[in-house]
Amino acid sequence: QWIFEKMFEKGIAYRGKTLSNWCPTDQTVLANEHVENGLCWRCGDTVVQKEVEQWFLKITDYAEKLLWNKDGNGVEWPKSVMAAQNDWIGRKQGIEITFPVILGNEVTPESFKDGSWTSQDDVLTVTVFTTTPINFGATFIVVAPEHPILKKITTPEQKNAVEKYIQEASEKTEIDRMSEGKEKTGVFTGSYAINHVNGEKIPVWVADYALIKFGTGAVQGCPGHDQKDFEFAKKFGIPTPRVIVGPHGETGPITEKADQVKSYVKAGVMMNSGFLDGIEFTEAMEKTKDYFEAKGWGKRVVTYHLHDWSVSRQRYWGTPVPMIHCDTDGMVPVPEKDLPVNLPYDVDYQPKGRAPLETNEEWMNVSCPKCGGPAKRDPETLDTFFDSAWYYYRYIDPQYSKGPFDPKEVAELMPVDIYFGGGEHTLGHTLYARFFTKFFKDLGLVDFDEFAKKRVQHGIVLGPDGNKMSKSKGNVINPDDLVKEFGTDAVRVYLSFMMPYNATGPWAPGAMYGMFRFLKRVWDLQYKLKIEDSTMTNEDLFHMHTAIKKVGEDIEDIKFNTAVAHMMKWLNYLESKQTVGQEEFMNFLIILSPFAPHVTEELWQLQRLTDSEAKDVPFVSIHQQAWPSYDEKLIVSDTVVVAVQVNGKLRDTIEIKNEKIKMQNEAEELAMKSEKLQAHLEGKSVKKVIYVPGKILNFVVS
RNA sequence: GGGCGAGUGGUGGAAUGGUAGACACGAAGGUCUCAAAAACCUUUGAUCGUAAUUGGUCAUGUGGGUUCGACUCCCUCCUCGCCCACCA
Repeated sequence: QWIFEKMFEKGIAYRGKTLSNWCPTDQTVLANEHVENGLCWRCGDTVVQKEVEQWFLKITDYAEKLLWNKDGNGVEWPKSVMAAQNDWIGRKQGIEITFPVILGNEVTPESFKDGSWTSQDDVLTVTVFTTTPINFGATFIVVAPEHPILKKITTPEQKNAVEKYIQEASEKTEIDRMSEGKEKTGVFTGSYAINHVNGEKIPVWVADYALIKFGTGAVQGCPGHDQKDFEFAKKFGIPTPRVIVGPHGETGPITEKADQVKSYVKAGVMMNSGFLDGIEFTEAMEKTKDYFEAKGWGKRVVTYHLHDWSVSRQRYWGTPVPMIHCDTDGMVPVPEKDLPVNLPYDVDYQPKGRAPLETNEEWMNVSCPKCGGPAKRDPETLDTFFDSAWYYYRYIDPQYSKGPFDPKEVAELMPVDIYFGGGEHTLGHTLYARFFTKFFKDLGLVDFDEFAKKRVQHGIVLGPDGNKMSKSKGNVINPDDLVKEFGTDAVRVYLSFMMPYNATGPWAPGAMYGMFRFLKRVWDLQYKLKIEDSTMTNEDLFHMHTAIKKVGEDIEDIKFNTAVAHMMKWLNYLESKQTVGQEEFMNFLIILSPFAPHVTEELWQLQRLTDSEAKDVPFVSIHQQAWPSYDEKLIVSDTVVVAVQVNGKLRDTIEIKNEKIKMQNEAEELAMKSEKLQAHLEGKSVKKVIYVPGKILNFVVS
């Protein structure tokens, strides 16, 4: 609530009225992110568009700061997340072009033709946004059904048809629009715009493929070079001229489909385009923008696909919006000393199209903090994503009472080192969380830009049939059943071992028993334990230190599957021995403990009881032990095996002493003794010998 | 339509320019047992046959390229998965 009030103070939180996603069952507004395929994410009802007044967060003010740059803003986040977020923010550089509109089919005023028209003139106008102003190819304009200009430009003859179309569009649900596919619909308004570049009259249509939420809610149709515009023009008999010569000289008439602009970006050249003829496409677009700006008919702009975050909910369960509405003073924040505003219990929870908190009169009626007169609380609650956008700051010191979080502690511990989670949070939660952090930075509360240094996304375990687990498909594996049969540790080891952390794949049921067997073998290791036997051979040391190193590194790299594999390898070695020393035993348990916490703890205590010296030492859990260290020197053996190749194909291996590892002639001398190598060199001449110390020796022959 | 990712034995996977298949699962054969289970041992990419204690050849979706050397890097195409989408 304190954060919300700061946002209100800075103009980031504001009350607005727009067309919003509305769930008829839950009787609440939904964010775009919470409409899944046109359905409410909670109840599955079909979402409709409804104009509602509500609270917004001006996340669009942070659009630029939320963009990821090429070096990932100095943090380590998955490329897929950065790409998806940038795409969602949708920064586009383009131009807004204002067209004069003449009502009906009047004769085109001369002033439009000779270019003396200026936007200051008292004429009707419609403004479109485009990234690629192919204006010599523009043959119509489409405005969204919700566009206010329609009231002004629709001619009396077309009034009924247009109004009917608008009405139908407003009743369409997201689902309707999608199930209708891409079939274009629309109605002529009866009016024309003047295409500045050639003085031609082009019809203005209303069509729902223009979306009020994007750009200016109006589009210029360039059907020769845009697929959607082409489909529309074709259906309604509008000309589809081509104005770009393709990279391979294509100039023929368009019959089947538009020539997509993107294929021309590199090589296309303008034609039938007046002053642009012969100019390369990209340059022509810039020249067109210059032209419109110079004439005062257009303005270069940057637009974003991102929209402000609709943040208030007409639900009971949530953080109350800490505002008071006063007839005299308007919206007044609840004074800081009265925070937090607690959620009242005595309310009617049932959705009735208004916020449930409103039903508690006693709670609702307060006096205005400014004038003391009668006022009402804001009855809405905040989207839960508001809370999850900053919880990790609070977790650092949940007892802190002087503000939402302790800036000192936060300075010490934040940003988060690794933030684990699912890909479903890419466009919601993690974007919001980044937004909050950037807001905190502007408030001077933190001095970093990104809340998490590293983001790691887990994969998804699919059902055995390869589909996402779902009750309706009956392919759900219940972990509880597996735990009952094999124990939690075996299930944990299985999940770690069977696939990379971030991989998605089906549950492979067969392998589960193997994990149980692995832990059973670990358990049996206790019978080989000899506390008093402290001597370790070089081989013992090699295996132990290798495992400690590899397992530690793999855990750091979130490669749990290979970490487990290394432990299995070490176990195989330990089993092959007559006895296992205490140091080996303890270290094995410690590095296994994150994966199998229960079995290892049990064995840890067992070895304590066996060790007469340790018996009297107070209980210390295995999970409180330091991670063992390793000695790099013990991992290197006295000799290394070098592969001997002929033309890159393995023919033999040689063993070379460590201290001679860098001496190519030593290696060559050794290799020449190989009969197998000689057999492959026979009758050929050696052109070159490539030696990679300690790895390969390659004879290039011909 | 756009973005991101993946394609390696019967299966899950390992190897990110240097000995492809680590580590497991499964399978086959064996030991033990009256028998089975469990456990343990051996074998396990394909293929050739001159049967090798260390044989040859072919193999990482397809076709090309770079390199002494490519699962790995570059280009073509194919298939699958996930996310976004009448985004002007």
